[in-house]
Amino acid sequence: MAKGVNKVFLLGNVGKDPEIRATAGGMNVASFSLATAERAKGADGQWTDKTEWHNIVCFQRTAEVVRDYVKKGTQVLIEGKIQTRSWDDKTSGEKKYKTEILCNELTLLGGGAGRGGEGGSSYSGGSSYSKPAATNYDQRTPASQPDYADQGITDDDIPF
Amino acid sequence: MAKGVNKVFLLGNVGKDPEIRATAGGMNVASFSLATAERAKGADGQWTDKTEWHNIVCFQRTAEVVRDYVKKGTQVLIEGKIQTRSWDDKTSGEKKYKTEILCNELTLLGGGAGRGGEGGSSYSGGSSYSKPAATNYDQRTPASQPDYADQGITDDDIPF
Amino acid sequence: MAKGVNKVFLLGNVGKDPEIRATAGGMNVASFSLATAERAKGADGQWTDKTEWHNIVCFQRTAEVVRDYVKKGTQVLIEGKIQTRSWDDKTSGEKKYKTEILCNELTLLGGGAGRGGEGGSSYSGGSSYSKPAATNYDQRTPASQPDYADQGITDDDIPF
Amino acid sequence: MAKGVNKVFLLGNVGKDPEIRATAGGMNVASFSLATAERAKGADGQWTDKTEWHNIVCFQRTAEVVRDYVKKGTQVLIEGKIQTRSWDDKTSGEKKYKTEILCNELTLLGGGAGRGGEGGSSYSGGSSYSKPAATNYDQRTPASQPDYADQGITDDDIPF
DNA sequence: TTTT
DNA sequence: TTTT
Repeated sequence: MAKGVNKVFLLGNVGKDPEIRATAGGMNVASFSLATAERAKGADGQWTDKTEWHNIVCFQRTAEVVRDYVKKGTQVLIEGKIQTRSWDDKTSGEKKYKTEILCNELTLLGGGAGRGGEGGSSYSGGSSYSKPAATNYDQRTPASQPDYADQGITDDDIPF
Repeated sequence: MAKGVNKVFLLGNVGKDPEIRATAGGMNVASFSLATAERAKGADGQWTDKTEWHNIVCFQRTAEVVRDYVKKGTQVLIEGKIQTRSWDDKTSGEKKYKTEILCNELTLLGGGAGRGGEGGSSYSGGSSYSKPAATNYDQRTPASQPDYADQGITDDDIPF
Repeated sequence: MAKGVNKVFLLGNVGKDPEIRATAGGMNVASFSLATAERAKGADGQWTDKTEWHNIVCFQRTAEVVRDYVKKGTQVLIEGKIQTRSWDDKTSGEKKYKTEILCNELTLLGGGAGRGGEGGSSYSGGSSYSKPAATNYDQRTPASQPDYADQGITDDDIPF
Repeated sequence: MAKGVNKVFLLGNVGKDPEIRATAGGMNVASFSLATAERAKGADGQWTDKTEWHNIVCFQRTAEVVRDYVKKGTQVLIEGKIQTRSWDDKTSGEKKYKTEILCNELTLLGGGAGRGGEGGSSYSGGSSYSKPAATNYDQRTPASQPDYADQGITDDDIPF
């Protein structure tokens, strides 16, 4: 049977503190937006930074790592796959689409405002930060994960 | 200045014959949908194929390769980056989003219904196909590419 | 402690029929060389094909897929990681190195001389080849895999 | 003619201060070793860190970035390709191999002992480091780069 | 909408 | 909404 490849690597900074939820089945889910910046030469020949925003979704153990270590500003490296969900908007009746990156592996990189349990969104530095390790959390996407409907999850339960 | 990584690898089959257009500035643009299939175990424990569809956009020389060699069914390997465009829908006034893969490199893989200039969507095989080469087209995304407005392109000109 | 990323993607053709062995612990191991070709412009300005050869090692279920479906000429897509082993050459006493790609995922692509049970190393084509599927075998590298010595494997048992 | 894919992503820390050289043709070349660590479960069931070392080679502008910003301990993300060179050892007459990663893109990540012009190999921290940016240097491998012999480079000139 |  |  034909199989393909659907693989994404993103390195960027988290835009807001992540949202943590649990599915009806008790699986942890974390979601956050990630900014990847690139230098791009505009039509006027000037170099500017262009930021692309991505919707990241993490599951299970990776979701717990996100809950415990990832904050607004944290720099992370994401490996995952692309998934686009579609639904009919209840108000307008229009078809809507949302593209998300389902994260398989998350590597924490030192830096940014976030990182660790300082209890706030700003990082004050210090010697405890002198050797910022990269820590890599590997989590295969759960096989049944895209099939939220089958798990009896209501709209409000859908974690992203 | 902060820079990030935004990289995608997709291997799959083209869903329909590509659309080829040119920008007001004369740059060739090709767009097509790509299906990446994966085996996924459903909530019922059964293995099924789950297909994800991606909107691919190619520029310049890669767009010409697409025009000449890619058809419905062609199997390709894509390297690119994710970009989400947003706009306000003129009818409903709602914010809409479209996520696309801007292709940097395209590798043709032998197989599928498409491939080559037979003038149709079905491939009849033959000796000329006995050693289906992978051919790799490398095309850096043009720096000014996301900035369609600056090029005086009207809505109808926007090729994707 | 710090963790990193060590990830490789290779698309190419298999150079010779793979070697299949088993470790003392009964784990299947397959090894083969893979050629990745690229068009390179030489110092004389001429375009030539430059071929790079890689040593691929597959384990467990992926090794069985290699045994059953991969031959000289088969086109495959490999995802894996780089590992360099070193040893002291018994004859010369010199330090030697061998770099290998430990394969996590192998995707069979239609094409090349190999593919499937024709019982020989040359592929004769025909209608049986009209729809070459890509099939993707996912195999996480076994955690204990690099530690051959611990498994009581002698030199001659080492499968690569 | 067939073309392939040969792509590597490495995230790790630089083992020693890089070596900087220039080819006979005046091209800057930087080389350094990079450690990628991974948590691996040993045969005894214990989790230990396993470090893999890679030989990285950078060219032109990327080599200059390495010269100016990369030191022992710097954490970097590398995108490149694998190349194995072979030669006959003059003393022993044996065939020798060296596998290197030719770097196309280098992203500096905040952290580690290195980073920036503090004039030493140890990092003393401080407020100037409070927001370690990731900076990404893109450098296509020069087309003529593998062909050292054609450039009249002697053995001692070979920069890696 | 692809592919097997 | 991030980061520099």
